[in-house]
Amino acid sequence: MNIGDAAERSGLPAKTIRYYEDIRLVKPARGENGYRDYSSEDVHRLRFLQRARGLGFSVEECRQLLSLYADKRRESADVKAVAEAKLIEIDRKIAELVSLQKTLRHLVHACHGDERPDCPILDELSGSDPVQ
Amino acid sequence: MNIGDAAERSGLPAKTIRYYEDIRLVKPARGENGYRDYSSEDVHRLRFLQRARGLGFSVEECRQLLSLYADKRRESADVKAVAEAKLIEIDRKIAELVSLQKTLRHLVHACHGDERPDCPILDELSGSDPVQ
DNA sequence: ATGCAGGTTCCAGTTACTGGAAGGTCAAGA
DNA sequence: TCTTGACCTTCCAGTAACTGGAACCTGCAT
Repeated sequence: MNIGDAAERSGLPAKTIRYYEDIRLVKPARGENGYRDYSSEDVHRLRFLQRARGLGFSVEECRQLLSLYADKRRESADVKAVAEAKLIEIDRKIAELVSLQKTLRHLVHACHGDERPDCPILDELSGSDPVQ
Repeated sequence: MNIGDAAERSGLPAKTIRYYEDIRLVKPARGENGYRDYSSEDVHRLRFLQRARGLGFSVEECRQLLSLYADKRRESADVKAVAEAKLIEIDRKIAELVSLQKTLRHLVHACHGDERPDCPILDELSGSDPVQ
């Protein structure tokens, strides 16, 4: 199967699939013409990657998950550890964003947003006493 | 004032301050010896940048905010628009992360995490029927 | 024969820094 | 005076994960 079809079936852009080959996440066969030739195994792998990336795993984590997936003697504890670490990371990011959201929401509320120049948002950024 | 002091007072690493000069966010004077010489104006600008970046504004948005800040005839509506756009972006990111969090939490719960190889997390990634 | 879709490689750009090498400057102490 | 160490300079490369584009090749249909 050519890269275009693999792209369609995996939900990944062809560019990304080529990139994944560059960094050795997949290694499709090559036809006589030099075209990449994807097996359904390859496509399965690509779909795995697409889902794992979509769940927020980094490419290196995906590599790790793929190797666990391939290892028939893996321990589910190892997979769970990876997922738990990612979950903690996501929790942390959410907390951080929520804190920013709060501050920003506050500032946006405080700004009248009209044609006048005075603005609590700029005041805050420039280090005046914070808006209450 | 040398870059080390400017760094300390602004809360930004010296490396970052040099980078901000590269991309023309600040333009300190230079001493005879070639050292950068920061005025309190410059440091104020750096603190502004430090705070704005901390609030999640991109460097380009910071540039825009700085130019609004410098413009005495600005309209606060313009500032508010930038902040509101950022807020929407943050809202969106949070929603996305919360959705990931939910899925991942679900999967982590479903995985017994012991020495056995079977694992609902890998099942999900590999495209089996989702865990219920 | 020709056109076009789709394949190939390779290089550069994105964001916002960060690390490191090689070397210049300054102030203090022996 | 010399040296040492902290601090400064520039420049180059690397990070994460692609993405865009150029230049070129292949396959298929008209």
